[in-house]
Amino acid sequence: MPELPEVETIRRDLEPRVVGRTITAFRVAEDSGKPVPVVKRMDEASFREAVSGASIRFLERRGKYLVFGLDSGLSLVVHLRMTGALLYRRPTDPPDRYLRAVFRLDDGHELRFADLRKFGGLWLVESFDEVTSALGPEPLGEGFSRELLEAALKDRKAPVKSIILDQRRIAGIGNIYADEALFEAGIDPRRPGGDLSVEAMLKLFGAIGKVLLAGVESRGASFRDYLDADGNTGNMQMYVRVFRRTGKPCYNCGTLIERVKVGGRSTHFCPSCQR
DNA sequence: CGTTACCTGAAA
DNA sequence: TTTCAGGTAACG
Repeated sequence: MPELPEVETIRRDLEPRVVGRTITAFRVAEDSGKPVPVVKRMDEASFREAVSGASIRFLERRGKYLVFGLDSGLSLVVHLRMTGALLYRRPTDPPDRYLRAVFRLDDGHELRFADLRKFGGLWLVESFDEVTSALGPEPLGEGFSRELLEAALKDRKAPVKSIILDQRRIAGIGNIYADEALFEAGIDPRRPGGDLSVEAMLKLFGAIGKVLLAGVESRGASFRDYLDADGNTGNMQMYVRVFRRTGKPCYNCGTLIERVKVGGRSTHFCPSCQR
């Protein structure tokens, strides 16, 4: 569910609360008697052993991943996939549905990992790039440029939307912000990347930054499941221009927003404004 | 490259 | 009953 703005919102909220804290315990929830396979690439007992007693030195984001840097030198990496949430709670707070794992902290709080669809995961690795090495540059960082976007699109026949969704090209764009950026840039999501003019690519470059920043400022988009670290919804769903607005009039021209499949993903666009 | 699988629940 | 879902890995 969460894309770059949603994950960044969680990171910003959690950072001042967890940096300097020590993880005192870890447990995996049981689902009809069986532990949920939320810990990746490592058995659960080793994971519990290694995180227990570790202090959190920093909390960073890479694409849609959260990275907790531990004083042991290890990195705890979290991906929320479609329906994951990382909730900052007290043990006495009401239970959260779909709880998969809990980290207890030395100040009495706990971090609860809840995930309806069980796609999310936790990794404990020597270096976080063991998990994130295939990711492209951060679209809001120094490493992303107009030239880099042009290189990603040049000579490609894949739809431009599929290219900007490819995490190996740019890290952090998901279905909401891809549709919103393409609307902002006035580009039909189905157009082959290689067909875009230099001008269109420049527009898209600006639009990606604009919609991601708007998402962060709005604390993310809650269309269905997304909740921040306090269990609250974001606000970006109130400001989207095309995403899930199928059959509603375009705010620019009044033409009805259409939905098509692009690269297997639902895609929303204005057939008149986007060419 | 596009399609399918992973999993659960809400909406059509 | 069927379709759809803020993602990605593994297919062919």
